[in-house]
Amino acid sequence: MTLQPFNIGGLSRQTGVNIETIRYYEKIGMLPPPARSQGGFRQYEDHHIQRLRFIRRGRDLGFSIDSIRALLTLAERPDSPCEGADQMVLLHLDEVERKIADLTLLRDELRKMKNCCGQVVAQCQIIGSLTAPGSAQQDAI
Amino acid sequence: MTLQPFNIGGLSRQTGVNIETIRYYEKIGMLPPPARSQGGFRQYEDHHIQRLRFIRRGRDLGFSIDSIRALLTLAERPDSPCEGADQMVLLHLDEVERKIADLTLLRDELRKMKNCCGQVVAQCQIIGSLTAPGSAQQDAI
DNA sequence: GTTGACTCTGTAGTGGCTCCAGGGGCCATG
DNA sequence: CATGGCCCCTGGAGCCACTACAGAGTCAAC
Ligand SMILES: [Zn+2]
Ligand SMILES: [Zn+2]
Ligand SMILES: [Zn+2]
Ligand SMILES: [Zn+2]
Repeated sequence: MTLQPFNIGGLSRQTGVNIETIRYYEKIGMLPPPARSQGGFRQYEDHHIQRLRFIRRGRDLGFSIDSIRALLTLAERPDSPCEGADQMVLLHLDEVERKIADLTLLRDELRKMKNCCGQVVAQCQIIGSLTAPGSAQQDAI
Repeated sequence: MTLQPFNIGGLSRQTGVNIETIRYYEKIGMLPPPARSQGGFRQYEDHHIQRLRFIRRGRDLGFSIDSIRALLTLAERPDSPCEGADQMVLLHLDEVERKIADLTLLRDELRKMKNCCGQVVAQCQIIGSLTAPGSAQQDAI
């Protein structure tokens, strides 16, 4: 536990979050504005580390800033029910699973395309499958 | 083959590409500027359809605009070798495979998290795992 | 000649940062 | 006291690939 407040560089080092990103989080209201030194430097304390790590962890799990905002609000009310958080995880899991499915289809298409070895463009499978209809992915409208 | 030129709406309908997107592609030099009617309406011809479909297929396969630009340049020179295209497909395939791997890890994390059913925030596994990564212990934020 | 669908330009917004210019603060050394 | 070097400040622009307006003009049918 640090007793002395520290500058933005210290917070950056302790969390691995870019300085510019920290200022950005403050600007959009994700991090509470810290006290300032006489010269105008931001002075952070330990609770800022906790909050920033929470945000970071959420981002690493792919949650949007808005979702993390909601999770933070929830986390600040320990006595409230946590259905909201459950919902958000389930929704996000769905989203991730859909994204994996989409990318897997894409990967298969690309694997089919990659069997062109050193021809001329006129006979190239890759250029051909982009030019001719039906070879690439189906219309997803 | 259409003999008469058509407006941007027609091009949009024939390709499934948003009108605003078509204008955007022209602005960034992906689509050649078409002729104009007396009133200033864009007048497209069949080769615009071909080119726009090429772009669309490339985007559906996840290629960046710049990659597609390069592929288009290549496609316009039927006699040149196609190694460049091969390279791009391989690179992109790598990228997609890495993305799938990342998302799969994410998915597994989220699946581990989702087993919290109707507790209070103070005991919530989800909030806990965001607060203290690696363990289910909770701390004030 | 009036309606109504279509199109035009230009600008701004999205998410989540990241980078930069041009200045000020802070501490140690000479 | 001055200087150097590092840290920090603000405000704004840039990234990607679109998307969404506002406000004006065009065109064909009736
Ligand atoms: Zn999500
Ligand atoms: Zn080839
Ligand atoms: Zn790629
Ligand atoms: Zn819970």
